[in-house]
Amino acid sequence: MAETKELPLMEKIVALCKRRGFIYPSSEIYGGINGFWDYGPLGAELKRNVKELWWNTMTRLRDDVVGLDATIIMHPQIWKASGHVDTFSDPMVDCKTCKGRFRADQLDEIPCPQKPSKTVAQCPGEKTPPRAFNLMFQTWVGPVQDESALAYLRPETAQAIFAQFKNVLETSRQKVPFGIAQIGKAFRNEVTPRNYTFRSREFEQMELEYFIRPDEAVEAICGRVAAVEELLARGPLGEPQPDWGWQAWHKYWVEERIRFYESIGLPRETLVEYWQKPEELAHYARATVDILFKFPFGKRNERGELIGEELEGIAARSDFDLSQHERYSGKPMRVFDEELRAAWAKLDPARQQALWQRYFEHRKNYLTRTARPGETPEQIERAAREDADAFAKGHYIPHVIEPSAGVDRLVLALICNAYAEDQMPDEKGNLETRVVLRFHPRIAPIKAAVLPLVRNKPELVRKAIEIRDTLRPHLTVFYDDAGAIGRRYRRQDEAGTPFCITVDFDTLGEKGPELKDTVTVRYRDDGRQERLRIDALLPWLLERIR
RNA sequence: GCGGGUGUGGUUCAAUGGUAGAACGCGGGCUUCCCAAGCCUGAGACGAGGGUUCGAUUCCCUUCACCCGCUCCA
Repeated sequence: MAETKELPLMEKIVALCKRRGFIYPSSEIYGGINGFWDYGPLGAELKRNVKELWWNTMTRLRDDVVGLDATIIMHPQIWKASGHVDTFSDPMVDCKTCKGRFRADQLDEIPCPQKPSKTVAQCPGEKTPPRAFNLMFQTWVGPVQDESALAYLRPETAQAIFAQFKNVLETSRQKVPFGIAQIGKAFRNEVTPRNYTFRSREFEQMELEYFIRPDEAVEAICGRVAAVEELLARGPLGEPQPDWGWQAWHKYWVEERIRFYESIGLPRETLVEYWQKPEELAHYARATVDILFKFPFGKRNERGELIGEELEGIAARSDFDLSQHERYSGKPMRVFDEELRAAWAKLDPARQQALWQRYFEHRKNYLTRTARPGETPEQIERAAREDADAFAKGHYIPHVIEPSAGVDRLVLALICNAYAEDQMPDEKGNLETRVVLRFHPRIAPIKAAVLPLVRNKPELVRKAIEIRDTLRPHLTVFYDDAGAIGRRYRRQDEAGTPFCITVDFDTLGEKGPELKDTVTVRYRDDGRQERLRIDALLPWLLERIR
């Protein structure tokens, strides 16, 4: 229709989410609160489905991953060890003249945006005093609000996994390589929450920490570390192998995670596998792959194509995190690897010496980078030598691969991907624009709607309610008898319900006994209809929503 | 945090210094009704606070939220 102005795609999606009960602004009756969003009835179902599929895929369907559900508030030392206290709280200075903001410790290095020949410190523009920008939410544990009670809401779920690593290892009967998975809330006081729910201040993460042997241990045990280039040249990696080093494991998890996204309905062409450049890597990372989704609001390249925004980061973090916690807590994070000890004994001395040396260099490098004030090179050297000696006896701190995904941005990606407008004929056969969410049935908030053709016919209503009650224990069904049948179909189209089950007069046997106790199943995507026996419905549906 | 823009039923919009309209949606009713039909009927809004004014949804200020651009993004 020419008279209705066409809204930008993202605005249409936001309006639909509000209209249908996927996403609302938090605290909306008080004007909302920046960076916080609530999930309505359909959004809550969608999000639960996503989390459940992740949990099943990552833990229950695997032998080598177990779950954890840790607290949001933890000992503040955890955030010192992880580096968040330092890196999350840079004092910043604003220039009132040029409106720029600069890290207070870099004023002597950064060129002034208006006069690049001078540094910010030399520029005469009026500056604010340095102000702390701590991206971690703070609170106090206990009633006394003083420094000693200060605590943080976790800015990521990962650290809880590291902090509980030893407990899980001892109680789960797992051996390296194995993983610990967790889903939970995290909080970041983002400077600028943007793009709907994409960057929120309260959000949910799905994180796996997958612990692997150091490459030196793999080499000692298997004689070599599989060359990733050769593996990849042969195609997908397939099942994990004992001779995989960190690079093969890293690539394995990238492949697994992309497969997961495809399995819940994100086509491969909407995803981008982005390998971070060396200068982009965080301090702890050896390599990081971001899996990007081409959100409608995303940035575009010079050809105008969407380049994607991050859904998940898969980082190879070496043994940095566990080492940090070992140093800060004083509790050993080493594991004992019987295979390593046995294999080590059979190595010839030259090989032993070479592996010892490499492990020693790796540890020395880490200890040097994270040295505390006052630590001497001799002390570091001694500590690294102890680590290497322990390694030769089968002890090491596991390395880790971390696939870390944001639930909320994934839900948003699924909605954006599912949103479609197409043409459906109305009762007169004229084509009309229809809005439909083409969710994969696995994640659809409502799997099936049960609809009596008319509601003023008690037999139809009774039959429909019966069907609803039969299906309800097994899948989310929605019963609706209000208004014309076509209207109810369209409602379900906007909710993304893949199947509508219509109870009509044929169901009652009015057109003959052969149709008695059959219903119409209508497909969301093309409006196609099929007749099915009522007693065949449940298995038919279950097969299609798995 | 800076600059610009926008705030009117659930959604998308309109008008107005003096009783706020529409479309769609939503509730109820009628219709043996398979793709947003029709008829009847009902509920529902000026983001919040302050100021100017006899009177403010409208003008002014503050604030909050959203959008765009910067900035930030472990």
